This record gives sequence, structure tokens and C-alpha cells, in this order.
Amino acid sequence: MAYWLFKTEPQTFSIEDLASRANQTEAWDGVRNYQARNLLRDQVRYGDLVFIYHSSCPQPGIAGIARVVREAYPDYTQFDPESHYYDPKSSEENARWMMVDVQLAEVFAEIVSLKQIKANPALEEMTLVRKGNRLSIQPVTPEHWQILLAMAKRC
DNA sequence: GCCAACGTTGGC
DNA sequence: GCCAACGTTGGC
Repeated sequence: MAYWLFKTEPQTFSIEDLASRANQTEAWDGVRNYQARNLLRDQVRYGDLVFIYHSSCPQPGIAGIARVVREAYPDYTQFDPESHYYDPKSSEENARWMMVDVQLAEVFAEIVSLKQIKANPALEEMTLVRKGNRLSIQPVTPEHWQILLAMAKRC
């Protein structure tokens, strides 16, 4: 089993939105970056655990954990002309973008803030804090996962 | 294949 | 809103 970090802008989709549908699965749509797409398609597997990271917001950081409950399949928003994520260059026969389904596992009592993460020398190799990194789907090593879990206030 | 122009991400 | 650090596009 592998560990991941998925970024989301909470003003668009937050962990509270995920929590409000806790017993349902949620399609993680809208990934429009090839490197992130490749990870979703080739490496993210059923049962993997995912840190949900809030970005572009007052307090960026890790808000909780989700579980992958369906492996990669075509992101339907790419075919919808009404969608913000519509891609006219993609086709149903040859879908360009993929998504997975996730389900909430845990909401942290407090966000593990980017500030805390940056302040921890043991996490300086994390993709998240490497200079210039903007990847929205990132692998997390088991070591980093355990350190971050220990930093989180669990319910 | 090169690379300039442009668009996006995301912290601050 | 600023801007660094990307990624993408398209002419050549």
C-alpha cells in the first residue's frame, strides 16, 4: 500500500465537503497536469491512503486522510462543455484525463500547517516543501507519513 | 526540437 | 495583489 498527498482548494472542495459525504465515494476530478495524471493512472491503487491538503487558503496544510476506493478511470468533467475542467481536445474514445474515487477516513482536529511542516527538518525532503513544486498529486514516503501522523491532533 | 510568450499554481 | 517557478502552446 502506498501513501499520497492530494491538493485541493478548500473554497472549491474542502475536507468538510468530503466529510459531509463520509459514507459515499467522491470522484477526485479536475486533475489537469500530466505528471499528476500519470501518477493517478499508473501508481495510485485501491486502498492507498491520502493526505488531503488545503492550498490557496488562509491556512494551508494537511486537513485529514482519505482512502482510495476506485482506481483510475476517465474524468467525466473533461467531456462536459459546461464544466470548468472541460477539455475540447479530449474524446471519450481516447480520454486524456483520469480520476480516482476517494472516501473520507479521518478529519484532523487541527490542520497540520505548512508552517509546521516546513519547520520540521525531518520533512525537508518532502515533495510538498521542495522549492517550486506545484504537483497536485504527490507520493509520500512511509517515513514522512508516520512523522506527519504524529504531528496531527487526532480525534 | 527550440524557445518566447503566455497561463497557472500557490505562498505570502 | 505580487511574483517566483513552473507547465503549455505554437511558430519556426
